Amino acid sequence: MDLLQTLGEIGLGSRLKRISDLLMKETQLLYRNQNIDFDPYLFPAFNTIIKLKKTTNTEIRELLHISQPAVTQILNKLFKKELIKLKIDELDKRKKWITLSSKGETLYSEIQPLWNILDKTVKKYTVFPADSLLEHLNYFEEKIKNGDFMKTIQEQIKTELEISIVAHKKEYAPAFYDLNIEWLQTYFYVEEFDKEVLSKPQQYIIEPGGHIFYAIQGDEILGTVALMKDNEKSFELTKMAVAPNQRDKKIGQKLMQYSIDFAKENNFDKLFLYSNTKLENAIYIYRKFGFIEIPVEKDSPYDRSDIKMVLELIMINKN
Amino acid sequence: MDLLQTLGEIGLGSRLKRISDLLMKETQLLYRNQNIDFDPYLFPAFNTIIKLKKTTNTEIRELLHISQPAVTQILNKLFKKELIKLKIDELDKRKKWITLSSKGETLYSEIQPLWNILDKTVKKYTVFPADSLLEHLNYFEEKIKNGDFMKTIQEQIKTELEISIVAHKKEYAPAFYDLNIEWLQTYFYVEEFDKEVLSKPQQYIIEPGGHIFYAIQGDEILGTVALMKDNEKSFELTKMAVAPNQRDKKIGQKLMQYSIDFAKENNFDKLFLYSNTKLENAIYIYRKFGFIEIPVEKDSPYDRSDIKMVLELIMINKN
DNA sequence: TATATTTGCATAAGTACTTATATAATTACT
DNA sequence: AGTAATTATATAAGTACTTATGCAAATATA
Repeated sequence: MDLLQTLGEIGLGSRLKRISDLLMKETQLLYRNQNIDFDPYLFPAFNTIIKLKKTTNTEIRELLHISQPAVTQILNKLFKKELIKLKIDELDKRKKWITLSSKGETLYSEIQPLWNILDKTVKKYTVFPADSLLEHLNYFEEKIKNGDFMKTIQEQIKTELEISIVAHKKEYAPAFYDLNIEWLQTYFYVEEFDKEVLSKPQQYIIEPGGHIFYAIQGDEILGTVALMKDNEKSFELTKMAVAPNQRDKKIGQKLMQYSIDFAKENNFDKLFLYSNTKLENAIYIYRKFGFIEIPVEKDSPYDRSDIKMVLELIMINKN
Repeated sequence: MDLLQTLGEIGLGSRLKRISDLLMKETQLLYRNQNIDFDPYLFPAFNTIIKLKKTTNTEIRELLHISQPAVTQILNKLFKKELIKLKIDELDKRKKWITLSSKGETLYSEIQPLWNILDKTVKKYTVFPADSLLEHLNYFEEKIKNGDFMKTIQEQIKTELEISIVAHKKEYAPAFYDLNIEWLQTYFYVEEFDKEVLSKPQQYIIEPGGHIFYAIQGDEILGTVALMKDNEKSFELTKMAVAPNQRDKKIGQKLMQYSIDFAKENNFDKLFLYSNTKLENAIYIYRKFGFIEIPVEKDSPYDRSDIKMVLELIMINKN
């Protein structure tokens, strides 16, 4: 039994506080689960800084309608977490200009998808017609307490945020083309033959017995890789490309790991790949996954590659 | 501008807290204005004790869904204000039974009408159809901030709680009869002649040039008094009666003060009254207002009275 | 019947605010 | 130009909660 709920309108003050605490705690848990070092009570100020790009203590106080010491305390916390930069105004030396630090920018890009989900989920349980504030509150509180609120968020995270690797489907072909063309344009140049192969993955890769994998998040394709059949036991790892706005998120490594696992499961003897020594980061990762440099053949299929690497799977398989 | 309002659903936690703070502060102000020593955050626990009559720390915690130390802290505060009594259970010495103290009972009777008004006013601004929780919150917060909420409460207090004195109207006649008959039954006995006079106040009091006044609160008549004309300058103060459940609220004194003020304004020379020495409290108050004992005539109109008192107004008028 | 566990409440310390006040820089006033 | 008032921010202390922990009494367990 919940007496505070039955107390009705006079207990509304305490009630609002209790639901606030509940929601804050739930949100904090969510951040922790996602390994994001952030507190929900920082949100209004942090978001204000993001929206205004450059602001001051006083401006935040005015916009959020909280006390000035509260703003100072929140800013201290954000500064300790290194999420903001402070700079004293040149003309008015009392004023401190607040901007996001690069760590703040990074956090923002990490946390924003979560905010979207949070927003969507809160809307799910608060946007409906009701005859009174208490009716809305009762329903929302119930949904937090019985776990529906958190469950919905977790489901959304799974379908929208988690990156999964899936096999080729016809409708992914355009993404396969776009991602690879973009990659070629950035690091090398696009030849006619590239366009031919990339626009017909079914014909050039799948039908000869190869595979294409995609890293997808929600309904967005973030990256791709292909295993082209050399012979029954040996496949070339190629056509790896990650969308430009998705780099530095280890998507390439996810695709690589998936490919290797796939190769092992299907008892391939080895994977090999062609690359270019100017792609230092890529080579570093290939080595990390166990690829070893071998001499490049004279009749290498790619003009742009000056290095060939191979990953032997037989030994590993025997473990 | 209020950015927190525009942040929408993600900022809901902070939003709820802010509105809670706002409402609590407003309520605290209300208590202070009414000279009631109480804090809004004590309400849920205090009300639980009232409802259950007898309860424990743990029970309150369970009913209100707050932490046990919070309950202990609130109970400490209530105990300091002497609003509750604590008694250790005889069988289980860990348990403390909580009941209202007599001071708590008094506070309750004082504060309850305020709670009714609070409840009504909160309902006024929160019970209406809306499409989302935020819509309800926005409206309610706006009404608190622009002062409408407090204004409505103050108006309600004026019309419902403040006791005003009004002159006779035909529709008050039954209350005049009931209040006086009850008073006679309690302290003396009812004679046929009493019933005749009390049931026809227009004929016996008003038409001969007298006046009847009523203490009313909201639409409830709490007490009455009559000024019966003796001659142009001398009136008998009589038929004073206060509803049994309204005694000890100084309503009699209000009626008395009003009568004296009325007499002065109309340039009466004196007021006089008949009473009985067994009504000690009443006589005390008559003296307090300046009435002086004089000999009772042999042909006093009331069998029940053994004392006559008079208040001379001429001297006072000349000041 | 002794010991472990649970229960009822208290205490201590932390948190996210608040109000009150301090401090230094800027602006207004005469 | 000198002084008062205002403004931007910081610091200190209080408040109404929280979590963590303590302690004694009651109950369960072996």
